[in-house]
Amino acid sequence: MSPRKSAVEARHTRERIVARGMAIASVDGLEGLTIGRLAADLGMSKAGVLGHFGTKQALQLAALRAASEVFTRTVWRPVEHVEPGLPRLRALCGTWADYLETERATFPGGCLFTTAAIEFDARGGPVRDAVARLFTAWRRRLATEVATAVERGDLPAGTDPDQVAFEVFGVFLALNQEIQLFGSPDAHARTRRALDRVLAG
Amino acid sequence: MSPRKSAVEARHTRERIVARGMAIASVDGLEGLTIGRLAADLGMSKAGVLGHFGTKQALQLAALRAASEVFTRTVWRPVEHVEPGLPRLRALCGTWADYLETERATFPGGCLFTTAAIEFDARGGPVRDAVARLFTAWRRRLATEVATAVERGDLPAGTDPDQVAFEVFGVFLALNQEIQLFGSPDAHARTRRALDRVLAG
DNA sequence: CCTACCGATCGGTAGG
DNA sequence: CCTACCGATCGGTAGG
Repeated sequence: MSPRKSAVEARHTRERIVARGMAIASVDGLEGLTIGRLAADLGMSKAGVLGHFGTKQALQLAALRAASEVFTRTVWRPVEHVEPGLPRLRALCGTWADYLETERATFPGGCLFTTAAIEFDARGGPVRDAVARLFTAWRRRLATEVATAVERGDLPAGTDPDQVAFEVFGVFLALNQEIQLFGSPDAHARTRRALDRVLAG
Repeated sequence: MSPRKSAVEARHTRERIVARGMAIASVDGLEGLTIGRLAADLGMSKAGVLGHFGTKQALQLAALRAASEVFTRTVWRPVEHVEPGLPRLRALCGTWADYLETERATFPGGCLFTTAAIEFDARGGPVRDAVARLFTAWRRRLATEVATAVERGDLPAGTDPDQVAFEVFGVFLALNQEIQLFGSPDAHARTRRALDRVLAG
């Protein structure tokens, strides 16, 4: 029987739980992320797992938050200092595509946001709200980048930033499906060509 | 207590179960489609529901098959006799967009295929295979239509049909998300503009 | 972080 | 198509 742990040990345990939780949720959804499964995978008791969060919903929200930190670190941070506008937009499309391919250790079932969005889009509640907020924020980020590109003259005057953001999103939803459902090897080539068309000057 | 029913009555009951099942699965996923929930909604016993299918998996497959019949009836049948190539492609994009908006009584949680694809894309088994088959068949349908459009000179020579099919799919994935997650009123306008760009001659 | 437990629900079966 | 039941698992709690 494990005694109570120090604060740093407890924090480390919490991180292990959340990391495993992201992987499970990526495959089986945030509802399929059960406390018993998590406990078994980690060799802990259910109460030991739940004690870190209190409720399943809090665990789901913790997994979402952690996933958004992975996304920010992997997709946004590397391009943060690239020149705003079209250069940064193209750069983040690159890191975004890599993220879908590379983060498979973290998200073996594909992007957790996409999974969570579909899973909760017809429901209410804090989880749905958190997912919607994350998507909205990223869409806004894209639209802002497009707007800058237009101001700089890298995209035609009169381009609708929200329209381009919508279309870019569609390409990445298709890429995610191509990878996850079809395992298609030319998914990235298709994505690049589609983006070239959407972001054509 | 209900006695055994005649064959036609039994068939009617089965159809009621499947119809309700599609609606539930559209919101809560094919795993969230539980036998107890279905029985409660229909005022039946669990054994009465399950007797029509044998296993939950068979019920899931029945819901998918019924959904594909709805899709065919709503999206494909109305355009079946339109001139092949770009005219039919544009026409089916129209019925497809309408389907996402109109079939909300049948699929209150949005297109069942999109939900099922995300839910099962990281697993194996017959349900995943059925979903993948449906998507593949529809993608092939789109690509064939594009190829015909190229032959007829409605799209530029050298156009890659699979590339266009990929991009069209992306637009509709984005439309589904726009409707379900954001409830955006200009989703259809965005879709039309995106398709105009993808299908530009 | 553990053991021990709670009521509810899961998919499914036996038997009529 | 029903009642009655099965073992397994769910989220969560009490108490240490």
